[in-house]
Amino acid sequence: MAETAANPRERYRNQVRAEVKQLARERIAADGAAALSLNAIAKRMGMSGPALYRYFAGRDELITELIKDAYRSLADTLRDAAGTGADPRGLARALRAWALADPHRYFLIYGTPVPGYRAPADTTAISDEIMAVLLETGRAAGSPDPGRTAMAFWTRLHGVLSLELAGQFDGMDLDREALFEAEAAALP
Amino acid sequence: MAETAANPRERYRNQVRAEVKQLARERIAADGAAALSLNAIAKRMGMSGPALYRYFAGRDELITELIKDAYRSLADTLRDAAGTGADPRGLARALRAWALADPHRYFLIYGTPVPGYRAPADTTAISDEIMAVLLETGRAAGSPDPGRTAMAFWTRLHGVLSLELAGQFDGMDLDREALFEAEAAALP
DNA sequence: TGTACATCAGTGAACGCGCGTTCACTGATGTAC
DNA sequence: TGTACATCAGTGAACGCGCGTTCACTGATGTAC
Repeated sequence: MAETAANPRERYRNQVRAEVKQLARERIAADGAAALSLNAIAKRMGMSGPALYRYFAGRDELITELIKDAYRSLADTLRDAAGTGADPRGLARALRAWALADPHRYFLIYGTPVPGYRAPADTTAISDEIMAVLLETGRAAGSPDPGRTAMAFWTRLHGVLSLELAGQFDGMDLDREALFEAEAAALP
Repeated sequence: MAETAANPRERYRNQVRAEVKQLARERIAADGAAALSLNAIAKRMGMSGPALYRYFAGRDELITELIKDAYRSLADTLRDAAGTGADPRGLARALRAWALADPHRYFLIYGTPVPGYRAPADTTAISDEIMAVLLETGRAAGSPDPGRTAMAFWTRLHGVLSLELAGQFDGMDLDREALFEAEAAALP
């Protein structure tokens, strides 16, 4: 969020961009990423559709921005947790809290690929960063094989979390937090 | 596939329904479930759009059919594997083969929920059936806690598989099959 | 401090698109006598 | 075996919708002298 606005115009620009993204997040939370529409967002801001083209090159650029923001936010969350000396279980809790706070943001990163949409290259760097945090945390916790710990962290916790967020546990008599904790505790 | 057609008309009806579903699967494989369109399918069959309303009440019914078929197919696959005496690792291999054969079919069941779409009640019965097979297989393999084994089977293998199918491993130097096998071998 | 000019936000009309769905109708197919 | 009738598949026109995006234009805002 490096938005040190030089001139007032740029400051305003950044404000509007932020507002558009906020409304986009809300719309995605309501109807999913596939249903995201520039026109609908404009209408909700009391503007005409074409106005948004001053702020985003098009629909795809907006989605790309949201994905990058989500990645950035997750990476920061995990790095912060690691910074306070958390072990893998602590990181796992941070991950779950982040995901529950906004399930659609989680699916924006790890969900079913959006048809016809190609993820930007920038995200690769951030996902590498996330991997590095997992590796370092595994190493610090004395794991005999930090690489395996990191991969298991990723795949197993994504497994429980994504099923929970998708509502697959919905009619089941099941303690979701306990299930997640059990998986976090069983990491190699 | 109980399609013992009484009269010729019903036989024809079933054929057309099957063809529509086949084309729908192809379109989903190409562009994802959100992009499924009755008109597009009709065009590809050389018919007008409204014609399909003789066979399906609407778009939602078609999607529902596809989801039920997918569930049915997965349940049969796992039950067949269990029937040949497979242990959880064997079941895991059957699951992966089934998912790799048609990734979008897998996401139809376990992917990000389709916006505004509610899964039909029938699927609950089939997912219970799948759970029962997992439980029984865990029990037969001498698991001390079959319930935990079944849940770990579901969540962990979904974790690796869905990330693989979504292309999250794409730029990584990684043996996917070995990773999956390691998870299957580590089941409690 | 005041004016002239460049910059930029936002509008409204327009284009072409594809969607789901309803409806009145034609023509072929199967059925009953 | 032949005819009369009911059933059903498929058509084409139509409705209303919202989408992404381009374009020429107006009016406000900031900047340079």
